[in-house]
Amino acid sequence: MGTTGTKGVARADRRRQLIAVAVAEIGRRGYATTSMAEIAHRAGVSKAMVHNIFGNKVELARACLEEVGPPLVASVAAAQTSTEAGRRAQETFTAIFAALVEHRHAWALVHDATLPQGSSAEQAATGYLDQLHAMGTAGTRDVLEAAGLEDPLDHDLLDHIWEAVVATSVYWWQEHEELSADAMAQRLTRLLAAVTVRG
Amino acid sequence: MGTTGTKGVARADRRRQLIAVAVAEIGRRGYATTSMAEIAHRAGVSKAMVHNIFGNKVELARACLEEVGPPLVASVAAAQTSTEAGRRAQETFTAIFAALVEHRHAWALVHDATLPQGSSAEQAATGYLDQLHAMGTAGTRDVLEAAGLEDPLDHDLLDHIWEAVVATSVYWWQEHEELSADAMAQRLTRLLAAVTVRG
DNA sequence: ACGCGAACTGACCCTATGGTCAGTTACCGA
DNA sequence: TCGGTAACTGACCATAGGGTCAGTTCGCGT
Repeated sequence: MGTTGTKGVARADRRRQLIAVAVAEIGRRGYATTSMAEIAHRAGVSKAMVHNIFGNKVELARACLEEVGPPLVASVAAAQTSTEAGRRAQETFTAIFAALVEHRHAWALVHDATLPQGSSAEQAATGYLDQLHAMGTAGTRDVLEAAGLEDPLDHDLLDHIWEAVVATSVYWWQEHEELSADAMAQRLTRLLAAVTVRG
Repeated sequence: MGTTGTKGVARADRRRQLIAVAVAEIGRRGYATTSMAEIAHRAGVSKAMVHNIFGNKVELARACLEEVGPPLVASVAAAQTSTEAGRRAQETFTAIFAALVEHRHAWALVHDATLPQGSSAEQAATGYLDQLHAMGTAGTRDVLEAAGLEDPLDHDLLDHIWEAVVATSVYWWQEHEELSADAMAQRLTRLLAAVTVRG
């Protein structure tokens, strides 16, 4: 008995474990700079095993995205109930941070710019991104209409900015793990109010 | 006479040309996914020539940063004169976009997350980033004090958000090259006002 | 005119990494 | 207990990309 041969772990279990490892690693360091060998090593498995299960690197990334994307989108969607823009912003924050308690790297994954262009992984990421984008758009529309702005470019830019604010908050949160999701949502709301105070 | 031999371009000129090409390419696609061969090809020169001038890839990136960082920092610093927060934001926008007319990729370069950790290029980027950060910090402090917020974490988060807003605007601008720097600054100011309108 | 130094390249090496495959081991049902 | 199947690996291949070097060509000062 050497190091070869089965270890008695069911394929489905191994798959889940590898996805968990890959989500953390790709989320933290990005797709391009994360190697198959490293993921395999962290899971205590050979590189060949990873290829056996996922086929190739892109499919691994896609599996990670499909693991992490739906709950994220679902949580944010569930928060889009309040009609008043300010309140909705706050509820969206709360939902996003709550959704990311399980997978703090989900946001980074969906936003990973190093995913190979045109790959199925990038398409999956873009898909989730589009859904999040559409929800953000619904929120910013109210703000612009209230201010009497109708230029579609204004709309587009504000959407991007909104997403950047959320993204930045999520990344910042990753570096302050001691803060709870709720505390983060409150902090964001407080800051938004502070900026809004002076006219 | 084959393809070898000098082409009569002075070393300093070739260096400038290569930096120009590299700034554009690395700024657009990122350090990690841009190859030496591609930069060389775009400049109509062999890969060996690039190595001859810059030594290695990291030093190339550093040269790009030193080309592009100082004018960016200087322009933004020059705008930090107005004391009123609202006005300063606008002037900072104007200054940043004006500074990037020449090097639209400067911001992306300084923010490139794929620069090798610990490399001289990353240190240079961090240096410029710190300077920009410090200036942004001076601006956000007023806003927080006015709102009676003293938590240093609030301060830190707002700094990050401010930077993200600027970065996003710059990236967005790169995809709308038809807009002038002045138009961009005006648009940002308009949006900021729109968000600020409702209390 | 001529030679020397600067500019420049093709061909090469090395490493990292994605990917493949024949073969090994353990689990499990009959 | 024993054979079949699923899990698993070591050793291998291919390619891309950073980096090196001997050697070629041109411009320029004398």
